[in-house]
This record gives sequence, C-alpha cells and structure tokens, in this order.
Amino acid sequence: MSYVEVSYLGQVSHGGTILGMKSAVSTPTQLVTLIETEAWPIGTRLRAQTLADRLRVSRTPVNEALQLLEEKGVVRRERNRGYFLAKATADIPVALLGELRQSEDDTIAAIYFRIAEDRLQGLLPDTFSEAFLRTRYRLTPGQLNAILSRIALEGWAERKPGYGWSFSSMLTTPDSLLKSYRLRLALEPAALLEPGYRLDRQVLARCRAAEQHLLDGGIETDSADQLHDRGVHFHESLVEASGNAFFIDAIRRVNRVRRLLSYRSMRDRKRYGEHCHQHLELLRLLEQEKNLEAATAMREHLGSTICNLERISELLQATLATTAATAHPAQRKKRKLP
Amino acid sequence: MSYVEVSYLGQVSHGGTILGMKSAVSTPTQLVTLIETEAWPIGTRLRAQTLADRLRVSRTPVNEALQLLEEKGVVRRERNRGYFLAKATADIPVALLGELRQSEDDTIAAIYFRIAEDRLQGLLPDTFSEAFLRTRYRLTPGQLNAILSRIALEGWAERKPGYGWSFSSMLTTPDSLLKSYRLRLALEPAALLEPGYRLDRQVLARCRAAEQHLLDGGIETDSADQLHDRGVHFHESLVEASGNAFFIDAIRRVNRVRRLLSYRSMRDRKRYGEHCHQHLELLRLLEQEKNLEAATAMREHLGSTICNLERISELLQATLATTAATAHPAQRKKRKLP
DNA sequence: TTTTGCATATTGAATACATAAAATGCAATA
DNA sequence: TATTGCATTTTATGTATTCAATATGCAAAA
Repeated sequence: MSYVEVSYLGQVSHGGTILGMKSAVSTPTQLVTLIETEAWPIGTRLRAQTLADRLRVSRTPVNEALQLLEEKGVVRRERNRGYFLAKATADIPVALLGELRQSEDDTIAAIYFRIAEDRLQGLLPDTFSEAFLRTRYRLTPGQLNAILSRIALEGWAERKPGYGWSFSSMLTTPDSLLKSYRLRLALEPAALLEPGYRLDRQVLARCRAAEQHLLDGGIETDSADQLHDRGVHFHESLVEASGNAFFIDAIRRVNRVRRLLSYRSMRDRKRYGEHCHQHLELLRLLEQEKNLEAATAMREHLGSTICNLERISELLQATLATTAATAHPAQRKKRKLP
Repeated sequence: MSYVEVSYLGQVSHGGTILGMKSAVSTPTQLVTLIETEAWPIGTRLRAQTLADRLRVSRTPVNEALQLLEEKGVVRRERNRGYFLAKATADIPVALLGELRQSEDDTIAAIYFRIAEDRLQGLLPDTFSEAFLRTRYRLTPGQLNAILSRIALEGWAERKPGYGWSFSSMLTTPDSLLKSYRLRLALEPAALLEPGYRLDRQVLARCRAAEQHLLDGGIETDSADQLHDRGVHFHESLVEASGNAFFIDAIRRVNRVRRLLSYRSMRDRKRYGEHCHQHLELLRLLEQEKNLEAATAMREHLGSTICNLERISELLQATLATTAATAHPAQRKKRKLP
C-alpha cells in the first residue's frame, strides 16, 4: 500500500487532522424543526435575533436560512419588515425536509452510525489507527476528525497514549443496553431527590403535551427515531430540573450511546402506551412536589424496562447459542500474523 | 488588532487547528512512576514488550525511555540481554523526577489548570472564541487544540453550534464540589450492587496496601496531589469491579472535573485517617462479597464527606457575603458594549 | 523459543496559506 | 426605539506539505 491515498472525492490527502464538527444539524433544518415542534401559527413574525438566540448562532446563518425557506415558500418576506411564517406546520412538504437534511453534517452522522453498527457487529478490531478508519470509510481528514471527536466525546473509543485508538467496552457486550439502563436506574431517581429540584412549569407543560400527543395516536404515526427522541427528551428534562450539572452530563452521555444501542434492540410499540401513563404520573407527582414518590415511580418505570430487557436478552442468547459457531467472525490475534 | 498574531515562540500563526494531545505524560515519567508505585526490587528485568504493553505504547518509546534512564543511572544495560533496575525506589533522585516532568505536555496541563482556575474565579466570560483563549494564554494552535479537546472531553465547556464555545455550569457555582459528591453518592453504592460485581484479588491487595501505606505515615508525607490521586484510584477501582462501562465512564469523568474543584476546597489532612479506616472496612466487606453492606458503608462514607462539605460551604458563603460586593468582578453584558 | 537491537514503515501532529462560515457594527427603515 | 439589511470583521476549517514520534518486521543473540 502506497503512502498516498485517494479520498472519496478524488482529492489526494496525506494526513493533517482538524477538529471539525461545527454543528450537528444545519441551521435551516433546525429552524424548520423549531417551527414544527412548537407548532407556530401562520403569520408569526420571525425576528432574526430571537431565532439566533434560540439556535445559539448569530443572525447571519439565520437570515440565510430564512432566505432559503422563502425560496421554498415556507416563509414570506416583507421588505424592511422581516420574515413571517407563510405555511402551517403540517403543510411543510416532507420533500423539503428531506432536501434540507442532505447536508454534509448528516453524511458525517451517517458514517458515525455505520461505524458504531460495524463495531457492534464485531467487524472492527479493538484497536485501530486513524488511517484505518480513513480508508475503510473513505473519509476526508476533516470528516475523520469530526467523527473521532464525537466518538471520543461519547466515550466509546479513546486515544491510546501512543498512536492509535481503542474501543471501550460500551458497545461490545451483548447486554450493553441493559447496563446503560442500570446506570439510569441509579441516576434518575436520585436526580429527582436533589436538593433544590425544580421543574419549570413551561417544561412540565411541554412534556405533558408530548405524552398526550403520543397517546392521541402519535405512538402509531411517529417514526421510530421520533419516539426514541421523545423518550430521551422526557427523561433528560426531568434530570435537568435537578440543577446538578454532573447528573445532567452523565445522563446526556449515556443517552447518546444508548441511541446506538437502541437500534439493535427489539423495539415494539406495545409498551409505549404504558410508558406514557407512567410518564404522566411522574409529571403529576413532580408538579405536586412529591419528589420522594416520584423517585419511587421512576425506579419502577425503569425497573420494568430492565426486566423486559433481561427477558429479551435471555431469548437472544438462546438464539445465538444455536448459530454462534458459524456466524461469528473469527477473533484475530493481535500480534504475529503472517 | 491585526489578523496576524505572534505566538509565544515567535512564530507567526494564522489559525489552523489540530487535534493534538498524544499522551498526558511522557513515557520516561510514566515508567518511573510505574517502578515507583509498584516498588520493584533492584535487579528486576525490564522487558521492553512487557513495559510497552503496560504503558500501551510500542517498544520504541519504551526503549528510548530506558536509554534515558540508563544515562541517569536508574537502570543498567547489559548488551544483548536488556535493561535491569539499578536503583531502589526511594533512591531515585527527586531532581530527576522533576527534570522528567518538565516536558511540553506538562506545560499544556499547567495552562489547562490555569484556565480552570480562572473560570472558577469568574475571570472568564460564559462564552468565548478560540482566538480569545489563544491570545489570553499565549497558545500555539496545537496547544490550543489539545486544551480545548481536553476541556470538551471533561465536559466543562462545549462548542456552540456556530463559532465559539461556552462553559457549562460545572465549574461556576460555589457548590460544584458538593454537587459532584452527590452524583458519586448516587453512583458508587449502586455500582457495588451491580450483578456480576467482582473485585479482582490483586486489585484488592493493591488497594489495601495503599491504605496501609497512608496509615503508616503516608498521610503526612505524601503530597496533596498524591493523596488526591490515591483517593480517586481507590474509588475508581471499586467501581471498575462492577464491570459496567457506563458506571466506570461516569465516575472517571466526574473525578477528572473534581480534580479541578478539589484544589479550591480546604483540604486538611485530619479526616484522612478516618477515611482510610472506612476504605479498609469497605475492602473487607467486598472481599467477603457482602456487597449490600458495602453499599451502605459506601453511602455513609460519601455521606459524611458531603456533610462536611456542606458545613464548609456555609462557612464560605458567610465569608463571601462580607467581601462579595467589592471583590467580585462585574458581570459584563453580552451585547452592546462600546 | 523468547527477547533484544536495529532498520524500516507508518502514523498523525506542526506549519502555512487560502477560504468558507459566522459574528458584528451601523445606517436605513418601520 | 427596535429591527432589518448589508458591509465588514472575525473565526475557524480545508488542503498541502513536512517531519518527529511511534509501530513493526526481522536477523542476531541469549
């Protein structure tokens, strides 16, 4: 193999690594998502600074996004007065959303998930070099670094002292998902008992509305991704109300990894209705500041999921036992191979 | 201000950012630390591959380190047979250790700590640009990036969607340390109750030896850093035995931030003796696989520290109240400043 | 058979420059 | 007086190249 490698757009790249990853999602996409999830009415005035503050960027990318959305007919511009919402939530064409999501960042996310998937399936060695990833997934140096930074942040691989990287055991064992739930079982009820716990009324209302949406048919109509996100959002909102940055950080981290694991677990929608009612009950208890009872309810809520996972895990292992011998790719020895 | 800035070695730098941070500590330092902490006897054969595996690098840096140590007289070389330990642990001159620690990496660590300290003292704004840090601390692009990567990994600052960074609340509030303990209180007892918990006999023995060393005078003679590290090591060892990567990751992360906070808290050595006995009791319980009792003991152990912290916190706040008006730097408004 | 010693191959960081993207100041306008 | 619209400034990434640090293959020695 030569030193010089041709990367996926045909440029020749030699090395050189950059931090990368400005934002996970492009501004237009985020803007549409915001309008969508908060169901803004037609005619709403869209102030640049307000939106910019909301998305944590400056007015420039917001204005560019608005300009784009005007071309697509989602917003209307009045010269020297600004932009106004021209379409109701539901009327935004799905094709447009899809179009907006095809940005470079989403490419990076896609490759990121592919790497996680490959790792879960045992297709990647325990240690690897950056060059290995670059060639295997046809990455530019920038993409490579965006991905590695993200993986390091999520904690499922880490830089070795010398050259190279090694995976942590987060994604290796078949019961990783179960283990992530056990961490949540330790953390989330405790978060509800933090001194100074305070669930903002607005946050509470939004959470309640989301659960109601699910019960009103959302369970069937939402995509698997949306269902997952809503679940994560609910639990993170509750932990955020603890006001303890360490709890929040730990929960966010485990949830980001959990996203990778959830895709592999059986995700039937049967239990979601039950979950909704448990969530609503939790909100009710927290509203009344019955945090002790809420913590117990949370323990039971997570506990029931764990029980379910354990049953699934047993089933899986029984299934694997019959196919393991042939299906599993051979583990390669680290040293001394011809 | 001109576009071009002169960095601290006099080179002109324009931007360009690199991931950086190969290893936290240089190989010679690590090697000496290893020999020191495990108290290897004189004459011990130092096999390159064994050491390399231990330090997670290849034989090359190990061999270079050994060569360096031979020049310093710590190890002895026999041609075609390898290296052997020439000096007993205690006989390694302190000056040599200091010499080895003056590597570039330690510079980065020093600046990293300075930034954390400045942040804790409220000298840094909630959001900042990379250029701001680069000029304020006279950093080369490489150093800048090593530091930012580390900070992002530790979780006390994060990249904003656009340009710029913002600090999380981990280091801002005066009771951050207390909050970190509350997370540990939720995590560590739970870790001891994980199914499949298994504390390796060798690890147990090493922990016990370390506590014994402290009781045998180590509390007085060890440096504050060493005391801190030993405490962290004890608790992380116990959590690692849970076999749950999520618990381990969460505890490691909180401890890395805690290192920054501990420097600011009063650290008298009075309570260390008490801690040692609690630690030994924990080890005894875990050895007998009385994990339920161990979890309770852990809860009490951490709980007593929290009580102590709360008392200190009250004292501090009382003190601050009298000096706050003048001592606190004025919070600057984000926008619209001349 | 294992380990050393050394030459060679590979890795990824440092540097410099060019450029796209985002932040910001301010006059014009509602 | 707040907001828009736009020009300008600032920020940080992309690309190409060089080079020091690290990894590794293999003959020689124990």
